[in-house]
Amino acid sequence: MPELPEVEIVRRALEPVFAGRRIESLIFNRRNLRFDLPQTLPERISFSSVSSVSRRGKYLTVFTENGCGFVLHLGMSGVIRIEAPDDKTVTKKHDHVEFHLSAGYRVVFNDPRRFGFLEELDEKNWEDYGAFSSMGPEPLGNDFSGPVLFERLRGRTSPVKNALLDQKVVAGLGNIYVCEALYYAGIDPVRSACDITARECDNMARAIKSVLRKALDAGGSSLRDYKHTDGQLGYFQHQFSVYDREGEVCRDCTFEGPEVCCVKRIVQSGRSTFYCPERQV
DNA sequence: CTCCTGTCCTGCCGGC
DNA sequence: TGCCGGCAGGACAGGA
Repeated sequence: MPELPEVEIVRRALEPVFAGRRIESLIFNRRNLRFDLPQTLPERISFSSVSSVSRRGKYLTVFTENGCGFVLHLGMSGVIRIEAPDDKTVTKKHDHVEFHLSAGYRVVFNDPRRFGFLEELDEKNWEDYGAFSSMGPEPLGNDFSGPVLFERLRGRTSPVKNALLDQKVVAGLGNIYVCEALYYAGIDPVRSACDITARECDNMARAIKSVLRKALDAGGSSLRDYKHTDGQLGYFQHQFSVYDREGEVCRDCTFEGPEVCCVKRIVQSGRSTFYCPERQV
C-alpha cells in the first residue's frame, strides 16, 4: 500500500516523463474510481504542457501551463505504469486512466481495488482542496520535529498509533510506517497520544524521518530499474522490523535465554498493529 | 473539536 | 480441484 516514500518514488519517475510534455489526450476507461472521475478535465488539460509534478502527503498533484491540473491518490492498490514510445502498447485489466503524451509516451493508472481517486484541481487554489487544507506537516520537511509533534498530539486521547495515522497530525504515514516508526522509537502503540512525553516525541519524530528516508533510499535504488519490473510503479518490497511479522523474533532483538521476544499483532480501530512488547513500552 | 464505526473494492489465501 | 468466507486498508461521511 503506497505511503509517502512510495508516492515520492512515483513522483520522481513521473516528473521527467510529464514535465514539458503536452497532454495529447486523457482517457477514462470507466466513470468512477473511489469518486466519480472529473469528466470536464480531459478537455481542460488536453493540448497543454505539464508544468509541475508535486507531492503532498500521499497525494500527487500535476499542473499544466494553463493553470489546470489534478490530484491523484493511489489508494491501496494503485500503480502507475510508464510506457515509452518504443514500448508495445498493452492494455491491462484495471487500467482506468490513460494519459497520452507528446513524443509517444503513455502514463497509465491501474488500480484493481479502486480505492484510488483522481480529482480536478486549479493551481490557484490547490491549497483549498479539502485534504490539503487540514493536512499536517510533511514529516521529511523542516517544519516537522519532536516539539511540533508533541504540540499536535496535545489533547488527543486516542492511541498514539491511531493519531499518527491521522493525516491531520502528520502527512503521509500509513499502517506500515507507523508500526515501524513506533518500533524504532520504542513506544507502545496503545498508549494515549497525549501521554507521550516531549522527549519521546523527539524520538518518534526522529524514528519517522529515519524510517521514511530508508524506504525512500530503497525505492530510489529500484527506481532506475523500473523498466525491468514491467514499468510498474506503486510500491516496493521493504525489509520490515515488525510489520506483518507476527510471531517472529523482532529485528533488533537482543533478548537471550529461553524466553525469546516475538512480534505481537493486535487490532486497533479495525487495523492490524504489529509491535514488540519487550522494546515498546 | 475529537473519536468511532461503517463503507467502498477485489485479490488472495486457508479451510473444507 | 473449486468454492467460499474472511481479510487487507486510506479516506471520508455521519453520528456520538
